[in-house]
Amino acid sequence: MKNSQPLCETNLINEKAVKEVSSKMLDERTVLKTSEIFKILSDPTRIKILFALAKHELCVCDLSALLGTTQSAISHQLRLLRNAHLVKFRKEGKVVYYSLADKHVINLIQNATKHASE
Amino acid sequence: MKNSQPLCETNLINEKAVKEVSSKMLDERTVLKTSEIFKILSDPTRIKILFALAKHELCVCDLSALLGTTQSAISHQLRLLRNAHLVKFRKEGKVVYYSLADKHVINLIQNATKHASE
DNA sequence: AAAACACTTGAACAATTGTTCATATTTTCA
DNA sequence: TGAAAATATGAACAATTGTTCAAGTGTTTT
Repeated sequence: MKNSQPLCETNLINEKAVKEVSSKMLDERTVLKTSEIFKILSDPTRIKILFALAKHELCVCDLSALLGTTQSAISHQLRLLRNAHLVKFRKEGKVVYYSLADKHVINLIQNATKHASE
Repeated sequence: MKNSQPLCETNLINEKAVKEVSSKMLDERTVLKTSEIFKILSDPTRIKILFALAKHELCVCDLSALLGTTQSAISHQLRLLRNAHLVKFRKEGKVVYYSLADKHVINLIQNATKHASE
């Protein structure tokens, strides 16, 4: 009934497997960057924005109309996407047109979408 | 200097483009499920777990030794991965062995990894 | 039966997230 | 010049997240 703080690290169940896998693991930096990419894609609004921009260049106004959200909310999300270098923009007077900066991401989304529809 | 609450929805900048894109948009449910997949993959610990299990079946103890984390933390994350049907497990006495339930996910991770190393 | 072990679980916590609201900023147009 | 329009931004907020700690399973060993 007592719990004497067993340290699992001392007696590895399958030391051979652990060592084998350990040598093949991704380095910390790659894992971190990969998780950041997924984090950006883990929001419905951002997925919709990227999916829309993959079809057509659009301004903030268009996007908020299309997604039925506030301009502010869209603008905040676009900033994240800009920081992640996933979208680019050009200004034309008052209007800011956004478009995809990275076509790779759409592949990621489409692969995940296939997965989602199973 | 006054701001009289302009409603952008009334005067769409590019109505044609919006309508065109609108007809091609993903349905809400697909977007949501897709974002959930990405959300699961958006954590470094979970990526490492999946990556490790892709190489070899491992028990919780092995995983926590491999990743240098608490058994508890690993166990919590494994529950998420189980709920998402990404890992499966088998019990052998006290030990619970986990393995990949879905090979697709590894492709997603590898594609994102390529993207990360640019 | 009791202790040890492998693992799970629940509560608690700080940290992060996405939206909203109000307020800039920038450009155009009257 | 001044108002309006398109967008950006900062603060505030509730909601969610991942870890830790403590306590709980269930199984084996002595």
